[in-house]
Amino acid sequence: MGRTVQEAIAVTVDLVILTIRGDELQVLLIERGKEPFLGLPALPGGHVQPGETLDEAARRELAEETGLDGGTLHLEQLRTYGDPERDPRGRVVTVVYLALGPDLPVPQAGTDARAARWVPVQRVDGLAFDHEVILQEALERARSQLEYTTVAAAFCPEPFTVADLRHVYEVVWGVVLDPSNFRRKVTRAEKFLEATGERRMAEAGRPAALYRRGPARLLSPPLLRAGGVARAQFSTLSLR
Amino acid sequence: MGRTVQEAIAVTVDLVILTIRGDELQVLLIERGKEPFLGLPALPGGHVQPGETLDEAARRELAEETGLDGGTLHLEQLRTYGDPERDPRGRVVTVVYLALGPDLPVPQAGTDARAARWVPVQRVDGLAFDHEVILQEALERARSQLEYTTVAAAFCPEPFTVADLRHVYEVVWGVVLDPSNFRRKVTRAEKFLEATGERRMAEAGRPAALYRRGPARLLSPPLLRAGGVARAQFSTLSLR
DNA sequence: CGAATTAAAGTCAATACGACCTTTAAAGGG
DNA sequence: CCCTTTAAAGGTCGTATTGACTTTAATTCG
Repeated sequence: MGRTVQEAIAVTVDLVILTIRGDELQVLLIERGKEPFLGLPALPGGHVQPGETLDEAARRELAEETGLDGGTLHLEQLRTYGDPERDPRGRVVTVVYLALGPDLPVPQAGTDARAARWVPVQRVDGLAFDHEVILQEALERARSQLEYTTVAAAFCPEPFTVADLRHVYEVVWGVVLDPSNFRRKVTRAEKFLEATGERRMAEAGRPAALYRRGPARLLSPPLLRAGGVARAQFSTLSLR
Repeated sequence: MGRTVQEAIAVTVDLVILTIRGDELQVLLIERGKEPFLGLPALPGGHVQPGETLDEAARRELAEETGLDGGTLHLEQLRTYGDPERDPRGRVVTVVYLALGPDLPVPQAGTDARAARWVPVQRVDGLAFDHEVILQEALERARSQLEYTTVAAAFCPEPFTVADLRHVYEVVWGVVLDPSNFRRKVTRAEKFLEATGERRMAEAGRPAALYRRGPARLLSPPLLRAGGVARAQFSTLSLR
């Protein structure tokens, strides 16, 4: 209430940029070029500039770190972290964005000099600040988003096949899905996929139909992982 | 990138405090006691103080505005708003929290002098700043949370009946639900409700069993409103 | 007691889902 | 050219879940 003197608080945006490379979910990390945490990996980010919205700040940082202008990427606010101890230099409140995109060109160390690189999320360790906690929450958010929304398609360069899309679910959730049942679900979901009429021939097998992202943003009915997770764990175990 | 001078940014927390009073979803609004927007209704909130986390700031503001110390309330971060134009006095980034609670005692104008009052969300109009947009997003979040989580129980003073809980869904979603099917869903959901063994006798009818909130936070399988919404709209229309 | 009222439980057909099988359309090898 | 391999696409079937509806239970009131 009322007249307490306000301390100076710095506001930053940080980005959790996820993509699928090969058979792994990977996150874009930079290496810190100064103290604190010099040399440690960290999430890309930076200060919010005067006159720009938070979304604009996130897009600008994205462009600076990856060289992409973000039109292709799905970008959404995750959560804001403001523990007074989170940055030893002083009070820094950071608004974290989650970005999902198709396998991107290896980043050119961005506009600034920090080396950026993709790291499989399984192998991430020893991040600066509270970034490890942030990454975990981002991963949980991404996994949960696949259930109720159509964002999985954001990981696929267009046009893509149903198998490509299924691969996204399998990698992000770490499960194996039944191709037939998966197809039934996603092709019946209203406005999730738009058939292009084209087909893609792989090295072997019947050519797969190609799709574009449809206008739907919510996936109904949702594609729940609960049962599937348990099943996949069981069958994996039973293989030993 | 790099050495741009940082502007001073003020960081606040604002609260969307929702409860159910009578048959309406209501939100706690204060009346602004100073410019800008003097006299207009607004969401309660205030500056983040040195040394406190954002969650602590939200709990403190909640206590100041409602006199409640938040133990009973469900409190979660909604989203952060930082449009440079959102406050005419300067750059203010606000972290918005969503609080859900049972019908609270009418607030005593809090610790500070601003008059606080409950307003049915249907009748909210002309809020200060960007609070109208914030409220809409909070409502959508609350509605969606009822599908996938057990927060609906946060609206019910314990102990409560299945009918009390159903009433929450009906008011928040604005639909009419089948009592029998609703009961089947919520009583079968693991750890959602804990029977107290007691019963409550109303003015008429068979006494209802009383429950406490169970430990589950996620509701699986979810309680989807999609079909129900459509059905209820049709039957409402057909009544005219 | 009997009507009214609300809770709670049950019925049943339609649907959705997981597991599994069959058919289709390509490539490649003999 | 046929046969095998591969993966897509489509179908089957038993079970679980859902929505609409009915029946039974427990209480108050007149």
